[in-house]
Amino acid sequence: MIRIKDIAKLCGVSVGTVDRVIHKRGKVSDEALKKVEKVLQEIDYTPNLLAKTLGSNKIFNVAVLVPHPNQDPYWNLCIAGLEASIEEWKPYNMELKSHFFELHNSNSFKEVAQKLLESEPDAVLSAPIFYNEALEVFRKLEELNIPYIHFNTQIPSVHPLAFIGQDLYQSGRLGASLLDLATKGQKGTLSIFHVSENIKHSTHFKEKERGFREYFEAKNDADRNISSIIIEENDMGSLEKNLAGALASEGTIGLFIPTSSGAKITAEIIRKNGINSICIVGYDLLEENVKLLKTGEIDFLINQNPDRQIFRGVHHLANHLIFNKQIPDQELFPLEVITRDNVDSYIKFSIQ
Amino acid sequence: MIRIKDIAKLCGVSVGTVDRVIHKRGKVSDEALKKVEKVLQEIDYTPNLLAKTLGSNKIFNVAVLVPHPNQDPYWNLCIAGLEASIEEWKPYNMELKSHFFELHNSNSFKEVAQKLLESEPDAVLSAPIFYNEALEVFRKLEELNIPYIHFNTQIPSVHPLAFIGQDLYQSGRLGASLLDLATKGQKGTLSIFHVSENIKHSTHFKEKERGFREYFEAKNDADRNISSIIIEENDMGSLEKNLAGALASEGTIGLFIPTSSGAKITAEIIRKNGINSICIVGYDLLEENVKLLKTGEIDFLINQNPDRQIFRGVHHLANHLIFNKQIPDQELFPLEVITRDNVDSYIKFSIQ
DNA sequence: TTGAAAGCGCTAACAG
DNA sequence: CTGTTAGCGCTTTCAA
Repeated sequence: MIRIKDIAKLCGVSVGTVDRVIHKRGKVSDEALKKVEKVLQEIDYTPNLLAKTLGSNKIFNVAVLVPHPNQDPYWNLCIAGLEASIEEWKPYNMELKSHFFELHNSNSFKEVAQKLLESEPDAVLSAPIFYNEALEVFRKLEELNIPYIHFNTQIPSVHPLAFIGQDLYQSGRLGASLLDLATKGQKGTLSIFHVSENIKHSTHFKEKERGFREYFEAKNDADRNISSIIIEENDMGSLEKNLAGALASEGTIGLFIPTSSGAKITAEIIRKNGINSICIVGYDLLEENVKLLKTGEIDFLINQNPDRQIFRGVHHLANHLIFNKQIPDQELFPLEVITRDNVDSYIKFSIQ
Repeated sequence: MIRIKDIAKLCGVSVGTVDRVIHKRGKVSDEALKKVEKVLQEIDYTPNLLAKTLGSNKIFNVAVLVPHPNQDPYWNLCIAGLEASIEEWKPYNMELKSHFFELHNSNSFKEVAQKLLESEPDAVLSAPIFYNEALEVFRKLEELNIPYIHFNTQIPSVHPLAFIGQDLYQSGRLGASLLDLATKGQKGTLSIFHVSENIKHSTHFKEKERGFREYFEAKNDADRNISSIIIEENDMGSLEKNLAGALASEGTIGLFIPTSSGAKITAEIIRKNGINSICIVGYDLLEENVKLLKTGEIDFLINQNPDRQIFRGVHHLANHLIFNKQIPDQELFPLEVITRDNVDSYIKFSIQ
């Protein structure tokens, strides 16, 4: 292993000078610069990362900007990833500070983001679920030269270091294929079900729907009718009435539900209204979803791994900040198919 | 962050003494020992791992004992995990040395294991696929106080630090459930198919078969007949003839094939003999399997993640050797269901 | 612009 | 048995 000291000796300069060249801190004569650069090109120097972080006593502050975990079970799953990350990077003098905003409140997002900016973090990890408000924030970060990574939701016109998440289009296709399989031989309607509150935000659900529809368009199956059920109401009472009505009138045999918390609501309505045998493909290992998967009320879940999305996001930021490593501009997670027969193996398996 | 120096000051002793207590190196008076232990209990000291590895210039040698990757595509997949591990731990002065034995040759295993012992490694990661020969080797390691971790195959009567792999029984159940789903509405025989060469070794296949059978026993489905097809021949010609015969005579509609390379062989025989529509559930993301999954000749694969098994094994050994961390005594991987619609998301996804 | 030197927290050798 | 000290490789400060 070659050290800075060795390079210095080779060049006939001091370690200080070599360090200045390596980190482009300037204050080096042309002559010295050339000598050092030449040697650096010839040899294969990899700095000792342990010594590097030990030597520079800098503490890195990473801010995490996500919806409040107490308001939604999906975002609650993230917390495990956050905690694992905190442990993981403590030894490297990297500290994580959470900034939680209210899921359905864009003002809260703006306020919390403002606080985040004031804390002057070295990097940011965020799920940018409000498009317009997010634009401002991330443009500001770009101005300030603060690197950031997005996860869960991808938005255009900004330039995160990386995006972490699923290929949503393909996720929709997968959902379609599972529903197709689970309802094989049956005739009727397969629907994608949105609660309107959800669609208003996001490409998230649109992409999944596109995948879902294209899967069946390519199949061109005479027995299957594909539709969307969009229910606008917000109160549970009318939602129940409308959904039950829609399911009955359409002759629904299968539902694809892109929101993680939607499957549970739907399964309950189906049960309460005595509607029989509708296959459900839902999302994510929420406690309630797992229960319903085991009782057979949900047939499949697609796991988006929210905890690991955070974990990997922090991982990449650390590689960037601490180790100056090149990081990929996106990491698309595997599309995990969860059934009652493999769900336990996923739950037992803690984050890496 | 509290340092050894701080503890020393609190106790009125030197850092040397504290270090001796922490590492139980002895040569400490009862009095000093008590003082230090008391303080250690009261405060929450976590050593700085960077300083620790930097300070102790020790190089850890980890030996990896696995089948030769060139002889089998499954074991070839492991290599990616090995290489990722080498990179991962280089900065921590941990070096990996591979010891490859021939997959079907227990003498080779013994010879290579002997070489491994002579290299006096600090720890060993191994897939103990020959039971009797393995016993000797790992007992020897225990005598020498060299820690080891097993992956892929679990064997009794030895005491590895940990086992990494799948819950094979549950894996078999999952395979059964997928076959059940894919052949829904059809009448006929569902079989588990072994090439005899495989069963002779291992609990591996027996456990999967047990899971497979118990799934259907619980279901008690009049339309489905469950059987095992075991073919003894080793040459491809007779294997083909016998398998084609068995499939025809049994009225087979689905096959569960626990060996990763078995699915390809079977799919080819089915294609060449013009046998129609048999569902296949196979194992692992071998290149050939992925191709057949995409053409629809294989319906499902269960991914055992051989690369990640190695990666995690090394990870745990590092935690043990370098960081003195407590490691779990087993890590059972998620049972990943792969279809043509999510296979790409798994392939693109490189090891963590 | 440069080199020397003092840390970072821990280990391990050495002298007492 | 104990304390002191010289590293590990890098960063950063300070004087020259």
